[in-house]
Amino acid sequence: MATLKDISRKLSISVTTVSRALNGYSDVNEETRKRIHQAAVELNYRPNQFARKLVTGRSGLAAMVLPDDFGITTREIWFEILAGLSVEFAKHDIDFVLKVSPTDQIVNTYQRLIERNAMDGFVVIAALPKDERVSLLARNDVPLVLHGRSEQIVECPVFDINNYELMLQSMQHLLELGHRRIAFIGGPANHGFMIDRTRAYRAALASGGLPFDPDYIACGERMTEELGMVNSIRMCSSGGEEPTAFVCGNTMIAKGIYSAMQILGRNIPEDVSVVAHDDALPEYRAVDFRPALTVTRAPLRDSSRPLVDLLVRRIRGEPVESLTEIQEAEFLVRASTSSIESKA
Amino acid sequence: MATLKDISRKLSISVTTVSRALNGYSDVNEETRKRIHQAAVELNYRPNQFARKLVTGRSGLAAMVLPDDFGITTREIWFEILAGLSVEFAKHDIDFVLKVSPTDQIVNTYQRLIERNAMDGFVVIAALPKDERVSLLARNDVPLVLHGRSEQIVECPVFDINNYELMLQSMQHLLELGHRRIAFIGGPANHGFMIDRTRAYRAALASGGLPFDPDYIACGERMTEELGMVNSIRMCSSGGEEPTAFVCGNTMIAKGIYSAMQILGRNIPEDVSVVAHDDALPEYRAVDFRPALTVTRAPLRDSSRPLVDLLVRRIRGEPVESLTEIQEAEFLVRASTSSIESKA
DNA sequence: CTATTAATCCGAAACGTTTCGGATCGCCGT
DNA sequence: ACGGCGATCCGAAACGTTTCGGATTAATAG
Repeated sequence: MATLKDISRKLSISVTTVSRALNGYSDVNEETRKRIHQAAVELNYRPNQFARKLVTGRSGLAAMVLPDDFGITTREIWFEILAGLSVEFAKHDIDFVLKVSPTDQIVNTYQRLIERNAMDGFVVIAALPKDERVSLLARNDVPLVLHGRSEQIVECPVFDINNYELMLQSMQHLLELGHRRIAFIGGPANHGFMIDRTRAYRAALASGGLPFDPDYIACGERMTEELGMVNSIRMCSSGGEEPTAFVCGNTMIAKGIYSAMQILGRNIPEDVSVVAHDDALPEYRAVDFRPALTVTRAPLRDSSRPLVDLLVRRIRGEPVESLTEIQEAEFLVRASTSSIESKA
Repeated sequence: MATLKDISRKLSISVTTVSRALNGYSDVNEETRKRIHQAAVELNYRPNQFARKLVTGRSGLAAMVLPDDFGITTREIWFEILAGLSVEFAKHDIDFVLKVSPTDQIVNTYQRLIERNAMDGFVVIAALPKDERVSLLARNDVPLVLHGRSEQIVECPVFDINNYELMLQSMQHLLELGHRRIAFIGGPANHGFMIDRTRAYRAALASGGLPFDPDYIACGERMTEELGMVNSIRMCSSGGEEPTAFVCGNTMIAKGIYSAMQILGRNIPEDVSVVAHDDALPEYRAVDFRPALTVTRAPLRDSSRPLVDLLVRRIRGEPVESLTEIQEAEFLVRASTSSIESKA
């Protein structure tokens, strides 16, 4: 491995100047800079990350730690997130390290990583309103970026989709179609996105002059087909009035509802309408549903770039106030929703 | 952050001795070692990885790079592998970095990582018989561990399951049950494990005095339900003699065959027997198949430990000859196979 | 009593960067 | 002729380890 000293020797220029040339400082003559750059490529010079880290305190490493039981979501989705982050970090010359930890050890894992002081930053997904990980990192002044807003008054960059707005859109769509009994099958009740969506759900009901019926809302730790299936079946066979429309936390839940409706002999959209939020996992492509699924759409893949950008800017020292990004979802009307009149 | 110097100062002992005490060298008095250890925990000392790396040349980082189109397998399985590796590496105090790269850039990505010299080692999954990644790493003398044997004469640790043997077991089981027309729906033809299994498949046929029929073997880049479905349907409706048994590369393929047989009105195991290899992804639990699936079983999760151990030992400088581990699969007979007489 | 040896300890150099605080030199205005 | 300034360059220290080559002491052997 060629070092700065090698270049310095070859050109009879001090190590200092070589370093400053390569790092783009202004106090080096344009022509010597050129010579240095050339020598660098000739010698195939690569800066030693560890020497650099030793003096700058930066490691070129960012990490994410996730629970070995996958927490709220599935392997596919975690992988999608990981893959996205890895490629985005690579663009900034940052290596992405993955830590998987027993769920009850998560905080310890963070603690150790912080103490080792080997990570430039962390990305934290699915923040709880009060999140121990977040406060731990913040307390130790370690850069982090949050996916999902947190209630904590903690100074850190945040990326989120506009969960309130997308729920409002779905509801407005259904209300305009004349639906009056709209159920919501969502995700884990304590998570920020679910709280936002629930707020919007209730606000929309209120704005339509409709009552809030706790039997029409279902939460669940895991947003799976099963969750959609069992809850929609329950709602449709409780003896009371059945919902005429479902809003789903994701497309897997919608898939479960599709199966349930088939079992119960209901037709979509004639008997019940279905809307879902779609984070665009290829395996559950909403367009391939029969009938094609009406969705609010915000691909997960699209979140890695802003997440990484925000974290990098935080690491670089930009003021946190400027580091918030809220993404709006697309609204795509397809064949799974229809007006209430077409019923019967 | 406390440093060696801090401990040294506090105890009025030289930095050298502190370092040697903490690293378990023998030339330090047992009692001073104790004092040093105690001071270390009191000051909450953590060695600076980068200073260490600078002098030892070790980084405490290991990497895996994988293609952004997932190559031969699925998100779930990649995640399973990643998670396993992450926790195993953590036991050795190694951070696991994940690189995702466009498929056609994989070799470049390796090249860059090698040049940067920032990784202690790599794990390479699903090695091809002639694998460019492997030769590149080997050529640059970078430690790697292989999952899946390679034909290359390359000095590196290898972990694999005994693909030849497990296929032999499945085949013998079916032959003993009287099956004579046995199809094999496997994976990507150019991969080592598939080559081994195909060899065993043919050897078993030969030992049973049966001919090899190329129409009875199906390969596919991706080992999915779809692969099982379309190929089993094709084999069963080609007009010629239908297979009475299927051997599947994994349980997803088996799932596809189950669906296909249902469509075609065949019963398992009365009309056709099904055996699969099971790498034990929770989503496709072979015991939950109806009828429960007969399998050779070798959980993927169990491969991360040997992989990591082998790599670590290689990094430590153990001779490569001792670093090969072949794991045998369990054979579990369940309800998806029955003797040929029970047919009709 | 001296030479050897074993048990402990330590000083200093080295790893490859970055960066602080100048040094040098030619040129300008006065 | 002189102080000052801008453009370039550089020496040396620092980051926190590890490790080589001894130094010191006390016990043991001769």
